[in-house]
Amino acid sequence: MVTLAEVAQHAGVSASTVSYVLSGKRSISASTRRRVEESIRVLGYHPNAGARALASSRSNIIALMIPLRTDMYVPVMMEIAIAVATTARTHGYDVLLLTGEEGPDAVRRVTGSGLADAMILMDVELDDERLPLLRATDQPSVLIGLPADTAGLTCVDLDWGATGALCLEHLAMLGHRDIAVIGEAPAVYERHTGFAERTLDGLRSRARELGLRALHRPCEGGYDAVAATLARILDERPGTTGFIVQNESAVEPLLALLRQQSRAVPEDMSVVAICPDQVAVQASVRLTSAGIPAQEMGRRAVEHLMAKLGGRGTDEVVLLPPELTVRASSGPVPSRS
Amino acid sequence: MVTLAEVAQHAGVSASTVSYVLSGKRSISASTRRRVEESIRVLGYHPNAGARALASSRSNIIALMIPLRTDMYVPVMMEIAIAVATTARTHGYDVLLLTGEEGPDAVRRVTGSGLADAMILMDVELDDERLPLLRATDQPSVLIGLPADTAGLTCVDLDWGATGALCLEHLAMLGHRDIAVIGEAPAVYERHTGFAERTLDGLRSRARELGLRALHRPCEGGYDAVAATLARILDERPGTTGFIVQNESAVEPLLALLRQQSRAVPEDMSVVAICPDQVAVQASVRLTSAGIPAQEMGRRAVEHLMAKLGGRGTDEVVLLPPELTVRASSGPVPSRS
DNA sequence: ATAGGCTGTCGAAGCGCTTCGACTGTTTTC
DNA sequence: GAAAACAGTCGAAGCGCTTCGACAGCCTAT
Repeated sequence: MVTLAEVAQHAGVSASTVSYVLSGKRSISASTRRRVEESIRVLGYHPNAGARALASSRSNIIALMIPLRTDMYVPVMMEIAIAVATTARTHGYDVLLLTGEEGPDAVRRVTGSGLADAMILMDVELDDERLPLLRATDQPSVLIGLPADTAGLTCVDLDWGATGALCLEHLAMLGHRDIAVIGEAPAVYERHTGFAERTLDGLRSRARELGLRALHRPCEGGYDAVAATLARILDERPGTTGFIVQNESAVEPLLALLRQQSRAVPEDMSVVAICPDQVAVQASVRLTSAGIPAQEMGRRAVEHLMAKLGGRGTDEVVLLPPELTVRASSGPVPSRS
Repeated sequence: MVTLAEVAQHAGVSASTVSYVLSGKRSISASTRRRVEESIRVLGYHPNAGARALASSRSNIIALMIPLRTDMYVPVMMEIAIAVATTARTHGYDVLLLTGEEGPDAVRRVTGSGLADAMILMDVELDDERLPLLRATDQPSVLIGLPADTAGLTCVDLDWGATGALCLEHLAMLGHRDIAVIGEAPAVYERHTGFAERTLDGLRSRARELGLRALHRPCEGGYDAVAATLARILDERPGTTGFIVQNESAVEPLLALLRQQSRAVPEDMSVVAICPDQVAVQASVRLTSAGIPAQEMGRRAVEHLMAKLGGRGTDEVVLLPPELTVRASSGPVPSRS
């Protein structure tokens, strides 16, 4: 391995000069800089990460804790993770991948060992056990998701309440009065991950304001589970004409079932999904949907972290506004004939 | 931050003794060990990662390069990544997440800087530009995927050829003579990622052996693309009774389309998918499928890497044997009535 | 009894980098 | 024209750990 000292010798300068060329923390004459850069190139020098971290007590690594579970919508997680990694790189940071498995211990380990300079936590529960640790340490962190108490924390998330409300409004505007909400799997609500509950709250309170009925049913993914849920819904509320679907793996089964029951979408039934745009356009009916800005969330989380690392950060909650794209799955309520 | 020296002082021993307690590289009396461990606990000591890396020239980090693209089946990538991360942890390693974005430079950066001790590459193309670098360095690495030339490399992958053959055999055994293969998106073949081509090769050569016809059509995911592909297939080969689907996002559209055309599965048409079991059971017809052992691949990759890091490793190609699970989507060919 | 071999511990020398203070010339400022 | 400021460079002191050689004390085999 080529070291700083060798580069210095090759360029005929001292080691500190090379270091300053690299970091730009002191001014260097153009000629010296050029000579040093040339030596670096010729020798194929790469600074040693460990030595750097030791001397500067900064590792240029941010830790990303992703959930282990696979009952969440995985592609969204992946998209966030990739956005985090690529954005971090543009700031000269690498990303350390931690799984939720270790739980709070991972936070302790990473902050204690100086392995990472900062961390991003995904899949935050309303009352997450990692939060006290985060508040206690002075290591910068950003949550993707929204816990119950955000004091002293920075959070980035989609405004799920507004998302629910937006979907409902859209259906209301089209004249639908009886709306069914096909939610996430029961386990998601039991875990109190927040986003599902917030969506529901936003949606329900808007329903109340607009004076229409919203029936919520949690639902596992897959054909059979959706069939059972749909049957129950139509049994309880035969007048249902609009669906809001939050569980992506319920979307296609629902469309198939409606088709099978000769209920046309959007003529007889309207469906609004909360899902990534890619899913919405690939469905058998192009879905009217509220998108999930996964990339944007990852990117914003990193930007905030960088601001904090640069001392310019503030604790703050960023809720991204939802966007609804009208496609082919929603339309005016059928005239009662 | 608590340092080794402080622990040593607290325990009344020298720093090296604490170090040896931690690493177990020299024998330590039971009483001393106990005293040191107690001090570590009391002071909440965590070894500094940078200092460790510098002194030992090992970082206890492995780099994982995942693809950026989203045209591959993302959940599989994610499952592999998570399996890699959790398996690595059981060996005391952390995982650094690199995206394909940087390309070969990432390999240079990581090996040059000593950031990671080893790397795992996913989404390896047949003639991948990262391979020469990998061969040139002495840093251990494992590929998930199979390049054209595996000399000097360790690879872990599903035996895609056998997988294709297995699917075909299953349909052949049920009496199907005209089989259509709905492949991955054209871009996947153009990129020469290997797995799609290998599947096809294995499948075709078995078809030849068994004397039946296999018609392959690449296909984008989504309803419209599948509809077009299906129409073309049935036009060219009206006698088709069996489908092998490699593109997961074509599965559900295909089932929907067949239903719509009043072709019953499995009575009129048999469908075999190559997809994770989870997808197979969640489909509208429980699918006969060859699974994709994502976890196993991630786990095996790490195990091999650990063997290499421990000096016990060998260059070798590990092809996991496919497993076919018969479910409700395949049955005997309909009697010509 | 004594040489040789263990065991358990310590001191010290780095690992490769960052960063502080110091120093030498040049400019600027009044 | 002297004082102050600045640009450009260097030397040296660490950062916190691992690891090597040394050594004291003890046990075993002669």
